[in-house]
Amino acid sequence: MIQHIHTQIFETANGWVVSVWFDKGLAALTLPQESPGEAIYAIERKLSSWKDRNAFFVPDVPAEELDELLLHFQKLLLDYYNRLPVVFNIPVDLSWCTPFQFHVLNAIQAIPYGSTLSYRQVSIAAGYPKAARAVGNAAGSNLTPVVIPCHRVIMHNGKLGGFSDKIDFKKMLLDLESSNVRL
DNA sequence: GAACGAATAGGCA
DNA sequence: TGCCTATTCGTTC
Repeated sequence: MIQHIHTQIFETANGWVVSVWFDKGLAALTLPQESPGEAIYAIERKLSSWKDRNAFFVPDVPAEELDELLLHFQKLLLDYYNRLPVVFNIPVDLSWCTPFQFHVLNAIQAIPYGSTLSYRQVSIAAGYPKAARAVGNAAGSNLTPVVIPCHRVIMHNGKLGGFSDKIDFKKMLLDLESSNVRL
């Protein structure tokens, strides 16, 4: 049962993003969109797949009512898109996912900024050594891209693999992270 | 119970 | 490299 819903919409260096928060933490996040309207459309698409939670709406919350956590997150995300090596130490609501998805997403969240893992390596880290393909499915169900860095999971041969929202986003995020990492 | 992927490994040209 | 096939596995319908 959802008791509180908060939403944020703001502009980053790469475009407009919307985040949705439930009591347990960040529930969904969009990738940067060209306009506020497109960002809202993107978040609605994500939330429409939230089948366990049918009746809910997305209210607008004035900026002054956002609590510290939301402001903290906004700063982190702005820094991230300004190419700073950000660690998203915020609570994420994963109550929607299956045990397998939970383990996989946790393994992915542990991947450091600027580095990558293969789907197979993630499957091993999550405790399911042969489930590389299923890892792809779980990654695709992730509602909080960037915070749970599913873009850091690529194919074992170095190719990018797939991505829910256009593969261009995956490439863009990896480029963004690699651009400030010293070798 | 069958079909579907954001996969992988091995084989062959 | 590139393409093909068999194998694998959680999720969804």
